[in-house]
Amino acid sequence: MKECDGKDISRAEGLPEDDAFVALAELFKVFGDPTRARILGCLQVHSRCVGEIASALGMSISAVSHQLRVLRAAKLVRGVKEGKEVKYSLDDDHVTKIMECGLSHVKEER
Amino acid sequence: MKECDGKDISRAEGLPEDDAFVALAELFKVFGDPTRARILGCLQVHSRCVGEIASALGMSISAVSHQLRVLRAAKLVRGVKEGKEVKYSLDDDHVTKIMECGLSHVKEER
DNA sequence: TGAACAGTTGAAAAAATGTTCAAATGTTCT
DNA sequence: AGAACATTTGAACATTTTTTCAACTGTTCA
Repeated sequence: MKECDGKDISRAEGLPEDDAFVALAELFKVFGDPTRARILGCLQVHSRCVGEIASALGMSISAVSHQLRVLRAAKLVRGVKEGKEVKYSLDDDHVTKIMECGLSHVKEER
Repeated sequence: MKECDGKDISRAEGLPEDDAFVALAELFKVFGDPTRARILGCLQVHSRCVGEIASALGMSISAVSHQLRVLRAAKLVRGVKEGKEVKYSLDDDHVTKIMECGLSHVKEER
């Protein structure tokens, strides 16, 4: 993974906030997968455990769990253990805001 | 590419806006690449032609051109031919809004 | 017309991502 | 302790994505 390449070049050319856009890309990349976006969408309604999410989306539990790990790492969802289940919910209101921001664009386009 | 798989299942489980989130993912995926996000960032300042973008980002003209095609297809940028150059600019204010929406999240996180 | 420049395009190589399968962890209940 | 259930994890595989390289199109200017 790249860490610091190219920054100096772009700074020299007058792009002071260049790394902010790289960070932006990292954030949007997490939203930018249909499975993850659908998981976020279904958590927007209310908290659910892994098995519920999987059957709501028609996917394997394993696949969902893998994506939940990505979402957790990005601090977009939070998982709380309840007995043998883990109940997932959106991490904070920011997540909903970002989705709504994108959704309003998507809805206009059609 | 998938077209209609799984939709019925998820609808049956009570996710009425499921395809909106798939569309959302498509949009965010375009933002979700560091090169494309940096291009958008540098166009936010002002319009530029391909060569300028490439040198501002320290990338090859070809790589930039390929990504511009993706951004164009997503209606995020617009290119206008001016002599032998093509001047690119953000397609509309929506693009800036979405970026700012994400940027405010990114900036809080650090 | 031809040389120089700006950008686009296609194919191939390189890198990254997502899903599946099987095995492992941890919890509850008997 | 052992069986059943919920979730996580790692490795392998298939797919997609991004970059590079070379060739091509179109414009300007001598």
